[in-house]
Amino acid sequence: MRVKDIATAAGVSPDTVRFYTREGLLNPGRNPDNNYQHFGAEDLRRLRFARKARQLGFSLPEIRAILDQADDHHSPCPMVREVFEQKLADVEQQIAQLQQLRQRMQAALAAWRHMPDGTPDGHTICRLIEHWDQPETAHCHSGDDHDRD
Amino acid sequence: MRVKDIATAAGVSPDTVRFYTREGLLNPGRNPDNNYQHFGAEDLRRLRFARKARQLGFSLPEIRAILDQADDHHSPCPMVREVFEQKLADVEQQIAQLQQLRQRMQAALAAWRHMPDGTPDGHTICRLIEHWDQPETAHCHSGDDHDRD
DNA sequence: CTTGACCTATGAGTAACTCATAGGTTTTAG
DNA sequence: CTAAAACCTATGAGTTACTCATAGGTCAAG
Repeated sequence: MRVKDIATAAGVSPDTVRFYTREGLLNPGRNPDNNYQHFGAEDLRRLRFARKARQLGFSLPEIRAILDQADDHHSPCPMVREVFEQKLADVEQQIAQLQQLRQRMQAALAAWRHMPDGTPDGHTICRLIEHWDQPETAHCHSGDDHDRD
Repeated sequence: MRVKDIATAAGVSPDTVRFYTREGLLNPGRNPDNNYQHFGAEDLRRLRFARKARQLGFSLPEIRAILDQADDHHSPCPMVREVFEQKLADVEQQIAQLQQLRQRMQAALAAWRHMPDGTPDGHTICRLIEHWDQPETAHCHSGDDHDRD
């Protein structure tokens, strides 16, 4: 199999195959005549595995770690279980943050319906935004932090 | 005001102030003696504006466009309203996608409770992931696309 | 006069690709 | 047989909004 073949077989773009190869997830052989890469069934299995893991939220470094473990005949499953619970919590956090953003946006949009467009006069830039009061950030770990969101 | 002063006044890091300055959102003067930047009330207004806009989901290029409009004495408000509705739709899409991911993860986690950890045997890498059946992607715009999510 | 806190500019790092450049090779059609 | 299409190679830049690191220069206080 050449790049396009394995890409098609796994449902990804050839660029993705090349990228994963560069990243060390795939180990194709080489044809010395033309320097083309050739992928085998093992590579296809790894690529499909990587795609499934991506859909479950694993990062490429994590996937590489899993693959490396398996290559060393260690079961990656305990690691997978462990990482995964944290990951689910992260996703839920992200959802909560996006929902907060949506609420801010909806509130702003509602308020804007009653507001006229202003002309910039050197004192205001865009009243819609400037006169919008952001809700307090709901975290209270005191300190003069530079809120890195 | 120097960098740290305006940063503190707006609740951001000095690095962010420098970054915004590089990006052309802020236009500080220079002290010819030491080449230090000095920021005025106008810059603080712009910085606070930028932060509010960021909290509403505007990107830096968008914020720069708004600022530029205002600098040219054109009201940015119509543009803001227009961009904003699209943005809300985008956020809702993102939320939906993340919720799908969460559901995938929860389903996987539930299924895994009944599965033993396997040892890699050259045929499987990690059964937890490999034997997980991803749900069909729910879009039907036919074609042999390389699903770029 | 040295220490510490500030300032300068620039470049790299983040995530996971995608796209572009500038070639070289193989297949297919005429 | 040849020319074009379709594939291959490697590498570097672009995406986002910063953050961090490097290597200096400046300034107030002790």
